[in-house]
Amino acid sequence: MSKPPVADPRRTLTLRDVSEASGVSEMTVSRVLRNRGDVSETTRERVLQAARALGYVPNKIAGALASQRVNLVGVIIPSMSNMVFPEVMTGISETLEDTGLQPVVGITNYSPEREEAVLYEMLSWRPSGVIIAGLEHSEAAQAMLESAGIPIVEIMDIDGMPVDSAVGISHRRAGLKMAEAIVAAGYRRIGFLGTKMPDDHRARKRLEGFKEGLAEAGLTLADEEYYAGGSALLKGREMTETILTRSPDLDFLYYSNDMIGAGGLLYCLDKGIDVPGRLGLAGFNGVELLDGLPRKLATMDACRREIGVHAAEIIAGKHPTAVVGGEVIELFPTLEPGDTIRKG
Amino acid sequence: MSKPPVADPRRTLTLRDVSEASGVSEMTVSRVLRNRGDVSETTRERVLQAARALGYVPNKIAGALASQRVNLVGVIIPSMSNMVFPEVMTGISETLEDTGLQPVVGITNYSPEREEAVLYEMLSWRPSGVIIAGLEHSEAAQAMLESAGIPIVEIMDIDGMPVDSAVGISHRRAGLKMAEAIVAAGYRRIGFLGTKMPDDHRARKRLEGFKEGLAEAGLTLADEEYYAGGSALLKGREMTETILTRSPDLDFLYYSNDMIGAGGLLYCLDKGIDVPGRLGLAGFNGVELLDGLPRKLATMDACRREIGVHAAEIIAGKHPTAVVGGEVIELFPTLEPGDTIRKG
DNA sequence: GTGAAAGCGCTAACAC
DNA sequence: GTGTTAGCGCTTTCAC
Repeated sequence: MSKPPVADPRRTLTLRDVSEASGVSEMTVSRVLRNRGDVSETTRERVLQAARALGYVPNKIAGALASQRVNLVGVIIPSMSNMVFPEVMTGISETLEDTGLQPVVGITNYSPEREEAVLYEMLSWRPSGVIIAGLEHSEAAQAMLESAGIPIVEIMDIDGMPVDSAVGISHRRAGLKMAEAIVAAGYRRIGFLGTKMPDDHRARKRLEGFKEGLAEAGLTLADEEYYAGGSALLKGREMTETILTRSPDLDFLYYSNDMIGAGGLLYCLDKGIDVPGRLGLAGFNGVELLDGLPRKLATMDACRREIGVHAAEIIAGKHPTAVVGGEVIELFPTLEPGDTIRKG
Repeated sequence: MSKPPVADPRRTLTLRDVSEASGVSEMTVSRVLRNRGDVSETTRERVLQAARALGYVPNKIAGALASQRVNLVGVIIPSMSNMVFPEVMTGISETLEDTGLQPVVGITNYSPEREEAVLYEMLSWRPSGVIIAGLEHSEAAQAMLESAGIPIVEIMDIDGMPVDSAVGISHRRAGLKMAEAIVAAGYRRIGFLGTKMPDDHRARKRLEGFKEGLAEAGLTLADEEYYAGGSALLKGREMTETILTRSPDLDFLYYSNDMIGAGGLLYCLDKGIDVPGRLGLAGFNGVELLDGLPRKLATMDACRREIGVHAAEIIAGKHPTAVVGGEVIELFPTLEPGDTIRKG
């Protein structure tokens, strides 16, 4: 029994090889492999058999060029390591799963220059759509997005002017709402702990909204502390120690994310500080991690998975309400008071 | 002052448009845009100017088809959410950054079927190489990898037969080493807590090596507990409570990952259990999170970033030692005893 | 230093 | 149901 005739193994297989092996025209082979058009069951079988036997993998590059269709969706996000974007990705992947579309991820590290480069690279593959975090982009990136001629969904944030569609929450209002809750609970000497990230516009807007909320009650931030790099949990501990040493009379600490907030909480528990009686704490994001902590940190859910789902639906053209393009979908984060804000 | 002449905005721009706008042949435009071949500074400027003015983005699909070269590297990993793969990705991205190669990520959720589908999809874009987690693949996936005709690097694990190159640690030996350390520290009634994941071969191999290490000392696992889904930190607490209730005489708990281990540690601290005196604990991975915990969990670093760096170097053809292809690069995890294993 | 011709591997559109 | 023809937008090769 001899092996089936296989073409030069160094060359990758083409439709023509399958065509020759099966005795069916290239065109019909193509139809079978794409499940397009009517093909008799007999030829169908013959083609599939030949393709399998050869181990043929279609060349999507050629296919895309000929059909002017690319089943790729570019997803551009700042980071993969901070727990928030992986969840957005989960929502996107799930939703795209049965649409034939495939996400392709690019990471910017919060750098506008890298964002521009990644976007350029992606657009050069002519994807069916782009999902990109944030509303702030370099001038060139903005221009590319505007003239791309494909659906663009800017995610996470809706405080600004989207190029096309947007799905997200108002970080400004999220900050405002948290400030109001804190003030209502009776806290007055409030400190803020955040990241040194000039290009994290969402964190910036949250802080702006937060200060606005304090201002409504005639308050201002009593102290602030910033960090960059390293283990967020550890940094949270360190920053908390620093700020409390400098301003021992603070009665509330607002953290720009849950990880540093969790670090702060652990620090306070270590030191035996009465939380939330003497000191209240709150973070932002609603990360699942908080569920395992000894005490539950107050936070605000950023609707991460949901944002991914909506964005993907828009790109796939199967969003229940957004159909024309150019919609802004606002989601509303819920405040989860946990155990670190006084009741009443 | 009239606007520059712009072609039909619904059509995406082609080289021809730039050629016409600049009065330079398509061929020369192509050379300028790729920095290939000698082009006079004058024409160069003229072309770049025209391209910028039009907002031309090259079509890589056509380019790739013509040149038979694709600057994409497929990266296939099980998950993005468990802290280990994002770090591998970081290593890959950094290393690829100045090679002109771009990573494209596919997620399998530890499902062999999805892995097969993702791999097929990726290969159909004819990438320059594939980095894929693990040595275990479906038969079809294995066949695709073998006949892909491009560099393949299987990462994370080296206990098995790679298709081409491999970079990783021996999870079997990692488990063994941990068992030996635990036994040496005098623990005798040892429990294991892990995930219900038949397709997480690395966790499986670690456990096998661990049991082997116990067997060397004439010991066997005293109890086991498994979980699936949910917040790993919270699950760690719950499982720890469950197993300690069922087997109160256990003197050591070995967790299959640091997150559930951290949950267990927090539980023990809550309950006032003497760690590591009455009960020792250890996890696996060496996640940065551990640095912020009240006590440092014993763990073993999985060399995640380093694995990404080596794998990318192999694909980019710039690995210091691996040059022929087909190499196996073994990295050696270090045991970090932290504060949860008795000294001596 | 620049241009013209051919073709990469597919699929749209149309015949049969 | 199946086959033929033309071309997608680039780059390779070779001529000038």
